Amino acid sequence: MKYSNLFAPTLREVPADAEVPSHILLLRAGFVRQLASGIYSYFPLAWKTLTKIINIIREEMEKIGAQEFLLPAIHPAEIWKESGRWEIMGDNMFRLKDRWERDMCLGMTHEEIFAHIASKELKSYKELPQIWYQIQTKFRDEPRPKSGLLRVRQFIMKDSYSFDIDWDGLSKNYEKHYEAYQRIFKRCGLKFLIVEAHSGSMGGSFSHEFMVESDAGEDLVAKCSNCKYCANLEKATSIIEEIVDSEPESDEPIKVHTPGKKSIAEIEEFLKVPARNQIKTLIYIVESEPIIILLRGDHQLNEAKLETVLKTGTFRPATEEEIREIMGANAGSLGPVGVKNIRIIADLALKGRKNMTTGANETDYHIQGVTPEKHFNAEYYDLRNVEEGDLCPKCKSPLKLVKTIEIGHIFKLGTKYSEAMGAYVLDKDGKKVPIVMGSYGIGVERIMTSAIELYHDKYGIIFPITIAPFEVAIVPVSNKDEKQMEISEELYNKLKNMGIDVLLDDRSERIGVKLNDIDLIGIPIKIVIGPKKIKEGKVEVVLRDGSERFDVEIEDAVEKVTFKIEELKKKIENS
RNA sequence: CGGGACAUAGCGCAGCCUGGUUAGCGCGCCUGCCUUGGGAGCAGGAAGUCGCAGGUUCAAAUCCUGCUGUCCCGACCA
Repeated sequence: MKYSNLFAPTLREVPADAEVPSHILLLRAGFVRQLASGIYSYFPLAWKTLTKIINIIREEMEKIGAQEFLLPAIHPAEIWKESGRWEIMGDNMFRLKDRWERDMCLGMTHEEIFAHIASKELKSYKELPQIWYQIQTKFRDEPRPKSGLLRVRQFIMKDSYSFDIDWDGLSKNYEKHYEAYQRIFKRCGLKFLIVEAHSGSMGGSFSHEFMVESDAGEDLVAKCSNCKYCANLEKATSIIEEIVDSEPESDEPIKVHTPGKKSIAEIEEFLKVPARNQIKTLIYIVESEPIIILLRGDHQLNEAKLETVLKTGTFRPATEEEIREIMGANAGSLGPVGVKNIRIIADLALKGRKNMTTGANETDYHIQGVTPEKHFNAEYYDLRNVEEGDLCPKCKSPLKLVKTIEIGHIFKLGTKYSEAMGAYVLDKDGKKVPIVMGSYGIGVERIMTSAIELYHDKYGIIFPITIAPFEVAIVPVSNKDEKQMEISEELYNKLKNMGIDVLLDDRSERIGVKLNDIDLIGIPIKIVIGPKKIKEGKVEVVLRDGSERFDVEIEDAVEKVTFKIEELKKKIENS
């Protein structure tokens, strides 16, 4: 490709709407433009990079025996009603009607459709296992698109689905994806974490996320400073320092007047009771029934864990009025003691504690000397958020919390969708059994975006060579100089004939403009063709990451550059 | 959905508070000259229904109301 023939509208200034580095650079480097909130047009450079990523994904999927499909992006409502997700997906689903007023939607994911196909086409265990995948556009009406391409409403996803006769088979296919995903992200040049994850509205029992550590990320991951333990905050557990409580002054709780003191912090100050010696009482409404949730005063409720415990995602904090009606006291004076006919669940950190302080269920009163399991009964579960500095559940070293971007997620679904969609096969004994499914997703744009977040400097993007829009840029100092252009063209043709993705910057721009654009775009290798070096019979080779800059004899240039490309690729393979 | 901010030429911004003739600046763009080792210089030029709709006023980019769009924080989110 010659630059004179390339549409890459680079910007000198930082667009006002962009904040995170990848968003700024994607706009500045002429990769993308926004059409509407969370909806982007991909210009040629972006599409070149995305295509390279897609090719890597495709190669690795083929290696595990996956077969590529392309399914519709527009779906009839019925199929989503069968699985129950027509309701569950709520406002996140783009919905429309056809000319006959039939409900339709844009595909957010394809468990339903693939399970539907399986239900129609798969008859026997002999046809299993299968891995089916596609690389296709997904639509999700996010409540808050943000950070450029990091959270969008339309994006490309590689989604695959495995179909097995039993859970053993599923485990094998899960493992295959686990390995393939590692190879994919590695080949794309990313540094990533694999974390235990919460499976949310996908259902299923078991999942891992592939995460890139980045300040632009939205997920928090608890990461052990010593061992390999790594889990999404939604799922992470930890060991906390044991607390030795003093004995209460009396057998029964003592009521104290706490006028106007509502928060944990206010009580801490007023009664001189540390937050860790208080019980935080939350009232939630679960499918219209109230529930009491108890946590240590300084702990935070983790709603993902709550969802797992409640086995439903339909819950919300009670309103102030509801609280008064249910508890007979204002929020801020609530407690579990004396409560009847309401389910009480408590975080494990409260188990075995004594002499604690909590609300008296009488506005402006608290009670002290409360001992769980003596003064109230509760079901105990892990309900709290892990905090920085908590101890690793595996090795007891301190945990760190890091922000991450989710680039891939793999799920063991089990039979949820096959049962809902009627995907059964006959087993060896001629018995009808539901197919055991897994589902596996990769956010294609997020690979590109994460790479930019990971690798950039004040000049622009520093792409890993495997996903850079071009591998090499040839930059003559002046396109008016015949000698320079002759050498440039020859190098260009030779490299191109070798199958190397090379860009010749033949524009009538000054050298500074050209180099700045090439750096902004993130091309890993530059060959600068200038009069000074030509006199010595040489050209200059510069690596974008700043690691190397050297001169080569003109006749050796092709060999040296191809060697360098291989070296850069190997470095990524072996990282 | 709650909170905050912004909307003036392709991009970045000033002007608005305190209303007043042809709405400015930098970059970019076009023409010519010149120049080419890290975003040159000179000369000339084009380009804006001031987000939209109402209202106040002799007069609105400027004041008021409503709407729309975009961004940020939070909630939410496979």
